[in-house]
Amino acid sequence: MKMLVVDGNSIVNRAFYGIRPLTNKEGQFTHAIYGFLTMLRKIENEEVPDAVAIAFDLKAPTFRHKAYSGYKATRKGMPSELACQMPPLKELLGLLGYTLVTCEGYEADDILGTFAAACERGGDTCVIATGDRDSLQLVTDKTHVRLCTNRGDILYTPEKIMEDYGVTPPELIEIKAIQGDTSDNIPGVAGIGPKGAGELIRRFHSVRSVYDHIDDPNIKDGVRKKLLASKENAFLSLMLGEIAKDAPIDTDISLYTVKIEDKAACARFMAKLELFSLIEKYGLDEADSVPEQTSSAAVLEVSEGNISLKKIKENNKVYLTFNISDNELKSFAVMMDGKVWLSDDAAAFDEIITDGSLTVCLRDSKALFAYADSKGLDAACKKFDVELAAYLLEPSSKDYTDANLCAANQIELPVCADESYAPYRALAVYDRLCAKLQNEIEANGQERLLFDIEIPLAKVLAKMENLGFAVDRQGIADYGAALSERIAALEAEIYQSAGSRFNINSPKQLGKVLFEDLGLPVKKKTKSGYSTNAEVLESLRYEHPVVDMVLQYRTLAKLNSTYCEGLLKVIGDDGRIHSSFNQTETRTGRISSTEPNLQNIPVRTELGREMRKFFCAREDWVLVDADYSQIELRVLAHIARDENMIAAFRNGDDIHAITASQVFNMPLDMVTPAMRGSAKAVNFGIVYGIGAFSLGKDIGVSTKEASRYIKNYLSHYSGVDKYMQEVVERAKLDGYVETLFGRRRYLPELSSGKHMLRAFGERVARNMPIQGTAADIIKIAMVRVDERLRREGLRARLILQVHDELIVEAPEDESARVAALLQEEMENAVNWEVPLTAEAAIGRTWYDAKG
DNA sequence: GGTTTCACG
DNA sequence: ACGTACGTGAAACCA
Repeated sequence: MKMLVVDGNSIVNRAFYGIRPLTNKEGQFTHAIYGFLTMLRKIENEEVPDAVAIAFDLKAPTFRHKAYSGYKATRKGMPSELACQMPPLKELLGLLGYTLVTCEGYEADDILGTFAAACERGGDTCVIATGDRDSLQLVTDKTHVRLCTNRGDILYTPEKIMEDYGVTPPELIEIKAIQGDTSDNIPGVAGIGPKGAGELIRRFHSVRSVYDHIDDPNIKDGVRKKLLASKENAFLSLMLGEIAKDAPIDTDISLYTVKIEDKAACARFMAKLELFSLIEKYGLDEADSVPEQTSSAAVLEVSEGNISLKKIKENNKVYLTFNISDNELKSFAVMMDGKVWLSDDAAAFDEIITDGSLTVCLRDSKALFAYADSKGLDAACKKFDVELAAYLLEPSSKDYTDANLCAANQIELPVCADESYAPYRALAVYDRLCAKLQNEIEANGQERLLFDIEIPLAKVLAKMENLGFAVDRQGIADYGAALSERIAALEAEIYQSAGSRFNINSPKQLGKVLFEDLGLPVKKKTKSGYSTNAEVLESLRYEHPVVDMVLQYRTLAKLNSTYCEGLLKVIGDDGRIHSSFNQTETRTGRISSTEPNLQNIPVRTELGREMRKFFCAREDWVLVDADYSQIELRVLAHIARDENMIAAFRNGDDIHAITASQVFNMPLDMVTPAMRGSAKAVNFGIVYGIGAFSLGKDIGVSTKEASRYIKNYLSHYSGVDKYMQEVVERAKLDGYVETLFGRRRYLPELSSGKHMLRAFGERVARNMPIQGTAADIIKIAMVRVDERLRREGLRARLILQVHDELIVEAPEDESARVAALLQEEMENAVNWEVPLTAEAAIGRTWYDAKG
């Protein structure tokens, strides 16, 4: 039999410090719980034990079996963010069928030791999972220690211990007795560290023997003196360092088999913690995750057939679920009087959604708008979209499905007898879900964001998706063929130059060739080996001719695979590309584009920019492209109320040049293009939350020099300086940051004990209100542009947004008017002291229409 | 499925 | 002492 014994406290610590903070809606931290279970599952999958025991320390004060009152006196209590996760973690482990073991007067270590000894006696094998090296002394042929580290797990056998330490496992106790351990309050021998202690034990094998041979000439005088001075402590430490094997616990392996008794209870508990991915990983049914049915357990009632439009209209409000695919209605359901009515009557559906006096509560407004658009209908009903509402309430979530939303909001789903009705279970409680979400939206002051920005935007996005972007299929194919030829030639040259054939697309193989076979200097490493990114290769260009070829190969291969091959795969039958615009994906409020991503079509290099010649308007139409100039800096000037920056924008100054004159402390006409470039980088850095190291690297100056620039910058733009400090302080108090329009982002990272994470949270706190407000603004502009095109009877339509850029496809004769309209709506989306400026251009292709 | 790289704002 | 700017998505490799 094989037993797994887990050092609970040690693993939960690893999880807590190794994973970025997570909370559920109630603010309960959950990352340590999540991390613990993830690690535990991984260990179990690899070890496949027959039984599992999880050992925990009892709460302090702990009186150890050894009579030494100072023991562990220095160990700090766990932070409250971790302590609050312990009770739910233990409860969940119990639900999952694990047996937790604690023992009065003994620590978790001693429990591990006791199990190991018991397994040894019973002829069983034992694996100890821990993050501490203390347990390594327990290793034998039958007891292995799985040391869990940030870089992966290491399995310790006696051989591995010998390899790493050069001693047997019991000798580790002897080493520790000499070197001491401050975190465990083991004094050791003052002045001798791990190196000295290791040497002594490798030679003499025990503390006893070291003192027996204290006059041995191999012991240096200085060391001998230290040994003699701390002799008493050395023997005391020996006793303290040894793990007990006699804790009074039940070690019968058969008591520790693992079986989940109540799957539903587990799922519910995980749902409460909002650890939905665990529900899936443990194979628990998502349907189990709704709160326990009360005695008055609601049963889903479903009626198929005709629904009463009259009754719906009397109610003025309807809760709706639909199944639309490829803009065709498959079925829909409405909820009335706690009962679900199923139908496939498209005429009735159309009547509901086009009724401007009805309020419809639904999920996925965009799909509804797309359906209406494709049918030439106006989906005029008022809408409350649970997905968009939930996104505004918590933009960091990954999943806004009905089941998840109900679970997270503690709303019980009715049971349903027929599986085919499962998609409608949530609809039966939509009244409660919508009311709850609407209340929260109101409490957050996010009504305008939801009803005037996101929901109207869904309509614009739906139309953009339906319409798509025309492309020149043959042009892309020809360009791809030309690239393929050059790629093949380069490939041959690379093999020639490197002297071997390998897969250039494999960073692993490329790294081996460059840094081992060719012996080029290693500049940077990644988790799994040598870094071969463009920055590294750029610095090696003059070291070997193959480097430059690899850089070129990468550029061409990327263009060919991602853009030529990738785009050809997604051209519709109408010769147009219909990207999906996701409205609930980003944590800042931007939209994202997928299948394909049309927001990262190359532009920065001439070769890549060629791609844009294949994005075109239909015959006799043109593209009108307008983009904001420095919208994020203008947003910063406004929200920081920085007078100098506001004045610069009001004057129409070149903001990067002005910044350069400030940062470098010289008159404007002395600013060189290089200085302007550096100042531009500083402006970017400020928006991103700034670090002197990265800024320095970006513009090629020392960290010290870069921090001087930042200091100069902030002393000139004192409003920005003040804002940057205040926004972080506010975020720490509130737990979130928000845009000018009330879009929020919660930042649990700010209460992390890890410096790196906290620093990340602080940068996000500085950046999100800027990036997010800019996103709000262009969304407003999109809604207004769409509305005006329609109102003015123009045929032109929006087809793409790229964060600060809008593209409209327009008939030739509308183009001038559309350009003016676009610019006007973009510039007037807000009316601030800081002017917003947008520039529009017209062309047959995207390449021609952009600047 | 995770990692690396690179395309965009 | 450590790693280093914000926000995305896709393709390729590899375990």
